Amino acid sequence: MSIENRKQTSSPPDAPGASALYVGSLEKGFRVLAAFSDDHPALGVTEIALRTGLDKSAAQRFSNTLHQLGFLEKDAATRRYRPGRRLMELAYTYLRHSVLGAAAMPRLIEAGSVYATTVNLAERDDTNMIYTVRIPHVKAAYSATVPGRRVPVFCAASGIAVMSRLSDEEALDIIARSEMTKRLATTVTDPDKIMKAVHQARRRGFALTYAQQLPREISVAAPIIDVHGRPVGAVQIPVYSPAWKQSEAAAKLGPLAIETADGISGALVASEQEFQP
Amino acid sequence: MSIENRKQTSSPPDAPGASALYVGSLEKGFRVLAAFSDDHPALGVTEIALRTGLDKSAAQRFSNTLHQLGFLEKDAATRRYRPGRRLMELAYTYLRHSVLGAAAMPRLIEAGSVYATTVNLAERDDTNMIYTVRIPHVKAAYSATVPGRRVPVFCAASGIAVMSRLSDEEALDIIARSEMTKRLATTVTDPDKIMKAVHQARRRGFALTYAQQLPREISVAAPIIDVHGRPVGAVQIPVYSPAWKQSEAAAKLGPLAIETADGISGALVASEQEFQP
DNA sequence: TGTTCTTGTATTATTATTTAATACAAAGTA
DNA sequence: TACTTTGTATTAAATAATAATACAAGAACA
Repeated sequence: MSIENRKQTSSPPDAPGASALYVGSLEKGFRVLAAFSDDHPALGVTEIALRTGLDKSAAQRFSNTLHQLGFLEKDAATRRYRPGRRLMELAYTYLRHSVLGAAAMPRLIEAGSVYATTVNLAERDDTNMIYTVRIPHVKAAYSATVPGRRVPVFCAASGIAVMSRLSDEEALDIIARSEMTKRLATTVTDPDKIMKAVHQARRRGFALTYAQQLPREISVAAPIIDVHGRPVGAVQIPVYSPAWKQSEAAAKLGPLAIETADGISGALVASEQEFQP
Repeated sequence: MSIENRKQTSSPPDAPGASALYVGSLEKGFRVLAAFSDDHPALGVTEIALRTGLDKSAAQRFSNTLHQLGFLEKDAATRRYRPGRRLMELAYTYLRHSVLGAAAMPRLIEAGSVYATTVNLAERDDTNMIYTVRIPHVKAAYSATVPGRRVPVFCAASGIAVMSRLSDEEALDIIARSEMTKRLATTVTDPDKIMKAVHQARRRGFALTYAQQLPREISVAAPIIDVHGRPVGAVQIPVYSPAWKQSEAAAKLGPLAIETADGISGALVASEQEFQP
């Protein structure tokens, strides 16, 4: 009967929280937002339900709530939802008081003007790097100019740069916990090869990768070190073949990335020490 | 007795949703995030409770959940929460598929290089303008370089520019529904004066304001028009006195802003029409 | 250095809020 | 026009969120 196929009492073994201090509804709300991040500009209730694993009712309620709050927009004609402008506010919430962002911003701007290249700040978030500040200089693929993008540590120059300042154990741990999916055919997923790149970066002071995220992309990155000596992120400079050669990028952008990253590291230490002089 | 002061059954008259399709917990979660946006880099549970109007238990549960999800970081020593890097992902969710963003990006970059100025894209969200794309060029106050910042329509050049392409009724309605708080002593809050600026902008094609958000800031903005002829946002260029004079800004940046905005409007129409040719 | 605040953490009945099912309406297709 | 699909609204049932409270651990103070 209809009683039979109600919700199963056993909640998924132990998902994120599961404790009494964990509000599942909140997670579900964010799952709905995450449904849009793949490659879907607009979704209807049914599609949201499919993508999030929520049932139709839940998808309906969460979409509606998110809409009321302004985080989703609703197309009156198609009745499909799209991410709302108000999501940008949340980025502001983070960046506004970011000491790293504040330390990096002027230096990134300056660095970008040297060779008229885009310059990015990438911060590590466990096994991912998140681009938090982007200073676009040349016309690149739009999605490559958008802040908030996440890429796995193991296949990003910025990630290699960060790992080069961690112990080998820590680096291997990150790699082990990463999902080794290739974004391109040329993406390196062999742990040995990744560690080789890490070691090379450790020697040179910067990392250089080719065609890991985008075709023909040469990515140069140098690590940023915080007060405790930990690598928290990287200055990353992307350029493209054939306008640039790898050797040229290494010779010019490597030192520039290092200089910029070191400047940021210094400013970071200085601003942290303001509080306990 | 202890039963007495339980939660009052009557929910706040009618807050945002109140319907059965409204998930209150989700709103509370976002309220916690919003508590950080004022001017508070780090907050403890008690402070969060105070700022959000939630009781201590709720503040505890929502903070904890947000922490588990990675949207709040927790300082192990002080046990206070700070906004987490993962918030940036939500900005990506919005920007990734923004046709406006994609249309604007290359043109903003180009515009910034003309006079080596910062150039911003501001989008209207009801009574506020939200800076969604920022291309910083000169070293400005850090917070002025951060995307996601909201300012009221009535006291922003970008807002005046948008209102200049709305009917007077619509403009007055926005003004009427706005909280007229002065950010600076020089901020204009008199509706008549605001409408005068709107009318001037309507004639000139761009808006120019002085010292509305930041001291000595000259802000020039031109409206962006979508397929339906509605102003959805503005190209905004900020410069500072005494390096720039208002007359010079009007003469040089006005036309630049208009040209850029028109280019974006055109691209916007073109990319929207791809779908129904 | 001991004592009193204040603030964070953990626990537990109670019940209100979310849920899942279902029915209805409205677009989109054939 | 009939049929399918997708969005919206409603409701009983019960899970999951709540508010109160007790405990622990720092911070402030004497």
